[in-house]
Amino acid sequence: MSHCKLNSSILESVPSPAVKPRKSEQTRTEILEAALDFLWTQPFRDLTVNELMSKTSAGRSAFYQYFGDLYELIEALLCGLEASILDVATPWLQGEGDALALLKKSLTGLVQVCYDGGPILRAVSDAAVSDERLEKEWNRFLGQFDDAVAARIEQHQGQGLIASFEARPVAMALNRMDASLLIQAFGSRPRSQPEPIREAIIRVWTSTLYPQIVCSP
Amino acid sequence: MSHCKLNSSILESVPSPAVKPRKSEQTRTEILEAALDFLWTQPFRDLTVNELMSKTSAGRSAFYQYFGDLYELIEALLCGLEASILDVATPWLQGEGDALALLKKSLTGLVQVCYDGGPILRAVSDAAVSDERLEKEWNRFLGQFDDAVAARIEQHQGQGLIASFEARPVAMALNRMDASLLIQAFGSRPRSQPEPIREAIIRVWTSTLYPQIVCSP
DNA sequence: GTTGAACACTGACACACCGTCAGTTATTCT
DNA sequence: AGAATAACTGACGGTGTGTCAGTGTTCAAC
Repeated sequence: MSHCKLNSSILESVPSPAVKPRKSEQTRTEILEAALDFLWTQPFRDLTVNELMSKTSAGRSAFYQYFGDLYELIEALLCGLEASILDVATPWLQGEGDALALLKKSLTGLVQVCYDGGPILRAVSDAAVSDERLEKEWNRFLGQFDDAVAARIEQHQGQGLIASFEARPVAMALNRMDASLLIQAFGSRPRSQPEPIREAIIRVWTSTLYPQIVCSP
Repeated sequence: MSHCKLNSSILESVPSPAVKPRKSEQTRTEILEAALDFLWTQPFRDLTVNELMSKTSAGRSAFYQYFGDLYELIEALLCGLEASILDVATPWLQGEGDALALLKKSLTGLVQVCYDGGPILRAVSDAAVSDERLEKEWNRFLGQFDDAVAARIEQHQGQGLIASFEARPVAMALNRMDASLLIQAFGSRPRSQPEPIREAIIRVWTSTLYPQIVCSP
């Protein structure tokens, strides 16, 4: 990974042009915004360098000043989302206190972030299958959640909060479910309603990890 | 969908050439086998018509006599897997008797089939993101399980076997988890061990649908 | 056996997109 | 202002695609 300078509110730029936005940064941003614009309404498979740059003030060749190829651009978008997602996940992954409540909080946040950035998330996962580099990056992205969730499960198992089982495969199963379902539901418009998706995800996670609470209503 | 004539044992052909294997069927099969060969060891993104046909006795152009493009070929492979997967899923989806036992049986079968055909399954899901037609077909394939699982859940809810909740989103969540995890685990070699994956999937399904049994060991 | 029609196949072509590079134009700094 | 650097462009070669007119092959009917 490299920059990760993409503003958190994906579409809206930083309000202050501050001091001096060097020309190059300016054009780079213009390209990124054109890409977001495009991907919000059309699938990654229809994105070409020509198409993309025709929506900016520069010509096609200029693209290669800023990105090696389309996949590098997509990687930059992933960078922007990564921060937000890591952020909403912290309550359960790091926090102290009522585990079930923290889990619900994290999952609710996750659904919200993925709802807001669905098409972008989808573009990343779509693009990843066509490019080895980006595929590795995407797997790293997913893998870090596998690590974190597995660690948390093992910790709670040690405290007797979670039943004893092999944590890692279950962590992977739950994470893949999240990614796959969220991209499916919110990745292209019209997006699904977020509430049923949120409820389903919360149900599966809590049933699997903290069943006693769900068992005795 | 159209043919679905692909033999169940993916790599091995039907033993009997029977009566008269018309030339065209013969070449078609040759292409399909070359494709399976290729996809068993290399990702779909590296498959080109040239590459593929160089492993057969015919030239590149001949490919287009049998398939409109690579995605149509992949669709034919999906056809071959669909039958097997529908088949192993029937115990829980259709059967009568001990729901939990049937579910475990179906999931165990599913893991086995996906282990055996992992790279092919992965090729289909990879290819689907680059082609609108195939994407629709893949979604139909997944969607039929959403329908079937949701229906089964609702039926069991009616019988009081499963707690009351919105069945469809949960069915989708569980199905996406299966697809995503199985493709991730078995889609490229070296494949993961199937046992931990099987156990994780069974744990999540049973905890979510029949928690009382898992709850009180 | 010859013939003709359907079949299986091929080589060459036009197209779309990619990534590069030498050369041109704009911007920045002193 | 003028040099140095940054930003950009047009044209090119390369790879892969899908099509099509045409060649060879098979097979059935006469």
